[in-house]
Formats: sequence, structure tokens, C-alpha cells
Amino acid sequence: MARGGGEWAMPDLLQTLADRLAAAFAQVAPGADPVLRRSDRADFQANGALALAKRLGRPPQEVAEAVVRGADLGDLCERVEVSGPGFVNLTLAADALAEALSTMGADDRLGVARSEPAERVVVDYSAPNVAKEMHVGHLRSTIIGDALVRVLGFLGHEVIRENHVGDWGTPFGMLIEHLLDLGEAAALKELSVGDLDAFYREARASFDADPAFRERSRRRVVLLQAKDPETLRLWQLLVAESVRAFQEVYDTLGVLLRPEDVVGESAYNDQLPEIVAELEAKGLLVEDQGARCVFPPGFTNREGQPLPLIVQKSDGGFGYAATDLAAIRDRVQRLGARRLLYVVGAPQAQHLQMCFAVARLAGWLPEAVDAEHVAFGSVLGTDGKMFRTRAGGTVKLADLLQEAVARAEAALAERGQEDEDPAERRAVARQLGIGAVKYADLATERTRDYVFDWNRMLAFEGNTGPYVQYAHARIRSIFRRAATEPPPRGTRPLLEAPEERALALALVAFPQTVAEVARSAFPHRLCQFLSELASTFTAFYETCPVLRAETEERRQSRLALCDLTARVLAQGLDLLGIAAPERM
RNA sequence: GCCCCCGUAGCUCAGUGGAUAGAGCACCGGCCUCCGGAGCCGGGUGCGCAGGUUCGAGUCCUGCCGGGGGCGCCA
Repeated sequence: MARGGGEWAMPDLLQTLADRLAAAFAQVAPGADPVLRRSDRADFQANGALALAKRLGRPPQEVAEAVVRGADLGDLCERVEVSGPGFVNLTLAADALAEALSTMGADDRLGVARSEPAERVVVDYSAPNVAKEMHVGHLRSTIIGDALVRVLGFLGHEVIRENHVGDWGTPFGMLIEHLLDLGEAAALKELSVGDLDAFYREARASFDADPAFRERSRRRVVLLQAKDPETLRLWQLLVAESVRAFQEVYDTLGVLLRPEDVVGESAYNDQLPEIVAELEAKGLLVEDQGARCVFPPGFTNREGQPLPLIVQKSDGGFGYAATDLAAIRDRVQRLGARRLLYVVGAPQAQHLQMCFAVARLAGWLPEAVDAEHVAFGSVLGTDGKMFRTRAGGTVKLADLLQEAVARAEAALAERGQEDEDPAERRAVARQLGIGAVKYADLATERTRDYVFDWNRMLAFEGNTGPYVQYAHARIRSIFRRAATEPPPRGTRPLLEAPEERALALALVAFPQTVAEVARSAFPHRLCQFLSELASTFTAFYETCPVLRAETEERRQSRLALCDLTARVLAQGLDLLGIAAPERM
């Protein structure tokens, strides 16, 4: 039964298609999955009939035909046909595509619906260590976490950013003593110039070389844990100076993290005894070699013995597992989170899985709350080994970002126009260089290791930030050149040329792509979408004259397509935390 | 020794159990009185190996091989 065309709001054409197919399959067998996929034979194909046929004991083609007969697709598809062993091939109607683009264009959200219901999501990311430089490992966590925060926020979820910085533990004894040795003023000066690692190394050197220093450091740790006011004050100096340094990097990077998002490990100190007590009360705690542990089922060590999560060390101190458990409890109970995302490197997989398991056992992590390890791989150099400086040291994030901007500026200078304003070039270089670094990180499937390669990430070709930014800037230049505003939002385009139709098909996938990124926590799918949209656009622009279109109607239609594409590119980049310059 | 992740084209990477596995780079060849050539169009190579599950496997399972990581009191 086809509905009449044009009356309904269809902000997300592909969702509508999926819903209609689900209904058609449900008529044949309740709950049957249409298995809707992109197709190279048509626009889409529904493969669900094959699995269903098996279940029903009927021939697949017959099932597929039954689905097609019962499907309400008349207004969406111009062709629906059963093919091969029982595939349902779907070709969208040009009218439906044009209507969808019109609805998308009229919508400030470009067809992306707010998630219903909205969820409270805690995203744990970045997590650098006080008195240490941020390095490439923090880069991945920070960039991926920021993109997820933006995507979830755009979908209407209530996102709580948590920067779980390492601000506690035995090293602080030696750091504080080193601070005292230098004198507060001199120490703060050294820290403020940004060389946190040098400070740490010096402290470490004293610790290793001088037994007296070692002893002072130990006593200082005890004082710190006992909340001695003067010791806390000195510790706070270190924390504040580090948070300030982190914020400089975050600002350069253009991520949403703020000092108030810092919830350091120390924030849970007061709760750690309760954590142990609750575990004890629930009978989960086992004392083993003096340490108090929980042995979650399913985890074994090298001898095949149960693997402990050490909550309290034999010396009475709390392990980081205790802190992580306290954080889970806090996020669920106090913050009311429905979903917890941990943007943490893959090596910590087992630790996190054990924490989740223990939190489930203890009742701190109810079934209704999802805890997900958003794992990512290492950053490698072009030699395939861990990314390091030529001297073999870790690469400071601040230096890396500076180099990105410098390289981008050089690339712009090489090809830039004469009339360029140096200040603007500088600004664009920042957007380009930082964008390139972020995009390169986000564009590969995050669980893989990824190769950090300046030349590749700054190339204006392929799945890169500059390529997507360039496509956007090029579109914006059309309107500058024409000295015209884009047509009214919601202008319904004509889809005549195959390239126009291909562009339309690319555009309508935006809402589903964003939803998929939020669900899977895989930002690379948005990168994939954007680079494909950009290349589909350039093919369109190559073939279809816009400003010199044959008729005014066609010109307006194509300008509307250009505008919608530019808006989707800019919105998509924004969701990745990447700027979309007007010109470059 | 056990556990986890990864292995797709020469290189960098996509690929939610579906039909003939896709991009970009590099290489070759076209398209320029070109709305931004930083472009477009075309050209060929590949799922580490061996089994298994399935109507159907790059995808799921098992075992190998290769790379990386983890494996009690660091965080």
C-alpha cells in the first residue's frame, strides 16, 4: 500500500526505509531481521529472506516475494525486485531522495534525530599523569574521546566528561621532595616552561642516587596519605601546574576538556575504605599473600590459577583497582550514568574487564548499565615501531602539534594565493595541521595500531582531513564567487544526472552514520562517510555545471546540493572536533 | 607456558554472515579556452596457513604461523 507522496516528514530516509522493511518482514515472521545493506546491484539490498526461509522451511525466493508483496515501499523505491537466491534489491525513487534532501536541508540538525531516550553517558578519556608530559598515547585517548563526546552530545545524550588524571601514588613523595630541594619558586618556574618530564627525571635521579632523599620521599608519601596540610599544599601546586599545562594542549588541540572535567584518582581516596568494606561484606574479598583481592570468575594467570584483582596491597595501601572500582560506583550511583565509556589503550583490556566483572559482582554495575572499553592500538612510526623521537624518547604532544601547524603552514605557503592575509594563513594552518593529526587518528579503526605519517595525513588526497576540509572550502568558494547566498534551506533539488543522484544517496546516509558512531564508538565510520561524500561531491562538481547551469531552476537546484553538502561536511567535521575553514 | 589484540593489493587502510572483496598512495594512460587541476575518468594485483560450522565465511569456531601487548601488590 503506497502512501501519497510529499506530505510526511522524512528527516531520515534510510531509517524510514529500514522501518518499512522491518514491518514487511514482521508480516511474514515476527521479529525477522531484514538485514538491510548497501548493494552494488541496487542502492540497497535486504538479505533477511534467506535466513528466514531456513527458519520457516520455505524456499527463499518465495519468502522474498512474500516480503515484497507486503512491503509498503511505493513512495520510497522506484524498483523493488527479488534477485538471485532471495535477495531483495531496492532502488530509491528520485522523488523520495529529493524529498529527503529537502527535509534534511530544512533541518538545523541535518536529519539527525535526537536519541530517544536520552542517556547519561560518562566518558573517561585523556587521563594524563601529573608531572609528566602528555605523549602520543594520550593523544589517541583525547582525540577519540572528544569525538565520541561530541557525537553523543549532538544526539542529545547527557555527556559527562571525566579526565581521570594520575595525581596520586608513591611517586609524589619524591616529586614533592624534589620541589622542596629546588625551592618552590624555582620549581614552579621550571614546571611552567612546560618541561614536566625533566622535572620528573631529576626527581627520579635524586631518588635513585641519594638514600637520604629516598627516605625523605617515603616519609613524604606517608604525610601525603595522612593529609598533612603543608604536604597537601605542595602536592596541589604540582597538580595545578600540570593541569594548566594539560589545558594548553587541550586548547591547542581544540577539544572540549576543561580543568573542571579533571576528576583525578585522588578524588576517590575517601571512598576506598568503603570499597574494601563493601567487598568484604559481600564475601567477595579474599586475603592472599597479605593482599586483599577479588577473584572474578573467568580470569586466570600464567599457571592457570584464578587471577586476582588486588584491591588493597599487603602494606595496607590501595591499588589502582580500588580507585577504578570506586569510580565505577560513583559514576553509577552518584552521577546516575546509564553508559560508561573508557577510552583507554588496548593493553589495559584485561584490567578493565576484571574491574567491570568485580563491579558487577559487587552490585555497583547493574545489568542496565553498559560499561565499554573503547580500546585503541598504539601509535607507530613509519618504521612500524613505537612512535618515538629520533633519539628514542617519547614525543611531547606540544612539540608534535607545533610541528603539525608548521608543516601545514609550509604546505599552504607553497601553494597559497598571493593576496592572502598572513594572519589568516596562520589561522588556517592551525586548522589544517591540527585537523590532519586528529583526522588521521580517527580515520583508522581504533583497535588497530596506526602509523603516524606526516606526509600521508597532510596529503590533500584520500581519506584525510585536508581532503575533506578542501572539499568544504571549495564549495564555500562557489558562493563567494557567485556573490550569492545559498538557496533557501529546504529547496528541493532536481536529481537528473547520475552524479546528482549519487550525491543525494551519499548525503542521506548522514543520520544513520552518526547514530552508528554513537552506538559502536567507532569514529572512523564518520571519517569514511565524509571522505566518500567529499569525493562524490567532486565527481558531481566536475560533471554538473553549477554557476553556469543551463537553466536558473537547475542552477538553484545545484546550489542547494552544494550548500547541503557543505553543511554536512562541516557538521561531520565538527562532530570529529575538526574545523571547516571557509577558504584554504 | 596461559590470555588478549592484530594479520586484506607493493604501501596506508575500509569491509555490521550474503551475490563479482573496495578506496587512497605509488605505477601507466586519458581529460585542461579548467564554476579552486590540491581535480576528474579509466587501467591490476590481495583476504597469513589448514580444518570446521553454514544454503553462503575476509567476517563465526578450532589448531598452527607471524607481529604486538598483558599475566599480584606501578598507575
